[in-house]
Amino acid sequence: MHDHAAEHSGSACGHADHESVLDRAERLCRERDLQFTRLRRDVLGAVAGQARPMGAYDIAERLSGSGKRVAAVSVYRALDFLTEHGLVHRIASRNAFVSCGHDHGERDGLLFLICRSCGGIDEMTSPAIESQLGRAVAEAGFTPTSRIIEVEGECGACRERGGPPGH
Amino acid sequence: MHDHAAEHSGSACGHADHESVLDRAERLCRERDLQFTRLRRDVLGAVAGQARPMGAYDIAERLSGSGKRVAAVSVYRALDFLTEHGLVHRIASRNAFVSCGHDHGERDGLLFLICRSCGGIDEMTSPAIESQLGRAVAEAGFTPTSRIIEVEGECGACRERGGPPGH
DNA sequence: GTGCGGCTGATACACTGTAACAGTGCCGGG
DNA sequence: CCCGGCACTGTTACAGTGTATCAGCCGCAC
Repeated sequence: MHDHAAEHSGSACGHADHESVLDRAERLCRERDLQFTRLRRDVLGAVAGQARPMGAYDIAERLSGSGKRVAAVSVYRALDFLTEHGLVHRIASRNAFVSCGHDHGERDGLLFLICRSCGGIDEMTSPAIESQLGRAVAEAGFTPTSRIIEVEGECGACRERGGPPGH
Repeated sequence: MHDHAAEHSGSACGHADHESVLDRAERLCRERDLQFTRLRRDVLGAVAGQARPMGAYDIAERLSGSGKRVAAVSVYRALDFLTEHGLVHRIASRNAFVSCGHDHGERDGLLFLICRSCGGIDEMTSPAIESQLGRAVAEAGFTPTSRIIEVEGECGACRERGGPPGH
């Protein structure tokens, strides 16, 4: 472990539990005077219930069980709200979404590790990378407003297991 | 300028010229014994002719002038070939493609600066970021195979100009 | 020539995302 | 109470992105 240690949430293997994510979201919305509606809660719940990123249509399908039908467009609107407030993150390389494992409600400075074997996502932050990135970008005369960093590979659990999971 | 200085190609304002990109591509394909076919050359030419990222359907439309029609699926196959050999890069956050401004033919270790005002793309590499990223990821027990870094913001030219370009 | 492999053309389809409009429920002002 | 505004949701339609599949073409080895 180094002093500049990066922090990571380890959601790739045993995702952050459902309840705490919803509770945190509800609290955050109360604090900011936002409407945490039924649909938004359901969408967040669906995303939080999966360790791997979910597509908007996957979410719509999952919420559409038992007579009630949820259109993809509604899911998109809920996802817009949730991403805007940092409750879920969009994985650009997959066109999919994951629930945020942090308590911050921030939208930036994050880094995603995507496992090719199990499909899981690990979310982390690294101040060291942030500062290097900020410096390199500034040298190019560029003023950043947002950034994405997504790394694909194999997570520790899958490598130890020596291949794709039985799972 | 620092000793670990990042290198960037500056394609955001006045893109790398058409000819040199095609010439380099042709040479690279000869060296590697790859087929640089008409379609692939045309697609690369279309992408290289633009400083901003192009969608596959934009490319198809541009190539479809004057009686001849190029289907999007053909463009996708050409783009697969070109990205596979590092001649063009995919911008995940835009679902679009840019021609590679470097001579390398590498596919990794790159960083893209996307200007919100002019839509231009600047491509750069930074060993410092690479090493920090490698270290942080390794600490998380993750074995990377590929990565994307995309930064959105305002390029130097647009900031000096003080807003969106008259273009 | 014949067969084989790589490239292209064409159609169809699945997935991702947005635009536009209508309906509903809440809430404050008259 | 009624009315209008506002935010949210439902619905339809459509644009954009990407893949699967089959068929034809062309060069090349046998």
